[in-house]
Amino acid sequence: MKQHRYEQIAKALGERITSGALSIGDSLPTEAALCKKYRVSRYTAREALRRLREAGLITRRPRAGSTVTAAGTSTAFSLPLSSAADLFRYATDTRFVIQRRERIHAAGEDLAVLGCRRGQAWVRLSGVRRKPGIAIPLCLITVYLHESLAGLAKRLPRSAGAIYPMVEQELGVRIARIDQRIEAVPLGEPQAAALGPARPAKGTAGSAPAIGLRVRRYYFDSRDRLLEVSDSLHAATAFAYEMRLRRD
Amino acid sequence: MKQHRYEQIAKALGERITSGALSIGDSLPTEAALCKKYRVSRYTAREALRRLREAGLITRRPRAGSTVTAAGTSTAFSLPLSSAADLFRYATDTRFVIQRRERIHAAGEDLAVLGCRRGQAWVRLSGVRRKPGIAIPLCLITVYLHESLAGLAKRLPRSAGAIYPMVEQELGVRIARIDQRIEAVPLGEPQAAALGPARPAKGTAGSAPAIGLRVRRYYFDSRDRLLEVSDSLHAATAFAYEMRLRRD
DNA sequence: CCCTTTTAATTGTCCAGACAATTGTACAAT
DNA sequence: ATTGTACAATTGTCTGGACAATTAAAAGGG
Repeated sequence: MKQHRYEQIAKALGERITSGALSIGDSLPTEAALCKKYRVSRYTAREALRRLREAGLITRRPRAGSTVTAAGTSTAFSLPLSSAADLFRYATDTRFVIQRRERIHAAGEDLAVLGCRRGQAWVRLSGVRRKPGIAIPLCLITVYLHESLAGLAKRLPRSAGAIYPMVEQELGVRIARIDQRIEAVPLGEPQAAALGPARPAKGTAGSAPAIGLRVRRYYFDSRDRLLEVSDSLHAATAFAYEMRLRRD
Repeated sequence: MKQHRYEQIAKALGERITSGALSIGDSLPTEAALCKKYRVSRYTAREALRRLREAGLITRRPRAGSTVTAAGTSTAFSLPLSSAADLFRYATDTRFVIQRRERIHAAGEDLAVLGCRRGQAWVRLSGVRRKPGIAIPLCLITVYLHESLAGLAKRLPRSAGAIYPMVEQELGVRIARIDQRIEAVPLGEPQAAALGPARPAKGTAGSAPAIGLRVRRYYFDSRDRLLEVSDSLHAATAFAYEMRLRRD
């Protein structure tokens, strides 16, 4: 496993941040200093800093240099959202591993999530979302597809990226609106086990209340027909939901 | 407004995608082709493609080139005004009851929230947000104002509505961007007591883990200067965050 | 003391070139 | 028809240089 030069540098700097040697507000070495220290070209030093910025650890400004903005230890993953494009990109560099695939008729808990008429036919896909190379899944996820998408559901590979563009293509419609609902919920034992790495041991129930962040998304077409619902459950210790609102 | 070379190229390619001239699965010109066509170095061509990838429009693989992965859905969903207006409306029919008002220099926990340089001067207001006629506060809230707003902070009444319009008026600037971060956190004893109505009694510690939803908002002006930060803590049992993404 | 101007340090953009790593394609062999 | 192999197209990584744009900090003026 060859590690690239810029990865080594990014890793070294990242560890100085996560270990606390550099804390929030501190400055990192300038590009010129990194070039000299590691004997690399400016391209390589910039690439290392670029990765750190994309990881949300630092910000960079001309003349001010690179500044630590997050300790990195708190939440391992965050979902920066400023548009549906981000939603899509998040989905494309993670993979939806489908573990179950069923036809259902809305009832019980499913009905509560869907909010449709009782008995309406849907396809339910459940599984986890993974980031390649990382053992712990990012979240547990259940996707409901409208019965008119049963054909698509069958053809879906065991491991898929974003769903809603496929829905658009399948039906030839446009997703015109996405409603989101975010809430904090307690995690059950099996859920916590699936999402958490090592729980602090000592199975004395309730010692460390496992907390989750549940995100539900409802996808509507231009005539307000509900086509898809996704329900994902993240470990609160490893996930924060970020979004950006712009005003032009 | 000078537009950089790679921005021009990215824009040209992006328009071919959003206009439908290129659809999902189609290939973009290779880097070499772009270099030749636009008379630029490979650095510039790569930078253009990199932006498109970061925008979620394309994926790139060695030998396979650049492939369109998202159709016109690029800049589509965003909620520039509707949400800012909703944010405003939410704040105006509730009231921010200020309980403490201090000048601080960024350090410790404040620094972690602000993510600015250590020692920078801010004004911190803390209190609760209430809905008139309801006994239990909606949330605990801390607001940080940039030192240039110290005058405003002094004049604020004990009970105020939305803060950011006042910030805009005070400095004569426009809030151009609001970053939000939502996470689930465990509630401490005093916080749970302040937010919760009747806890299920029986103080047997840990029996009912109190869960909160923390929402942080960062308000930036058009030059990306951070002017205001709000940090609010809601009881999970009584609060869910809902939003709607539209596409015109 | 506060405000404006200048200066210089730092990142941002861009060029021209080199080699490495990956992988789709075509062709050969079974 | 399937499998394996060689080829070559394409992106990924990296060097060393140059100038532009931005802006924090210093210097100066009221």
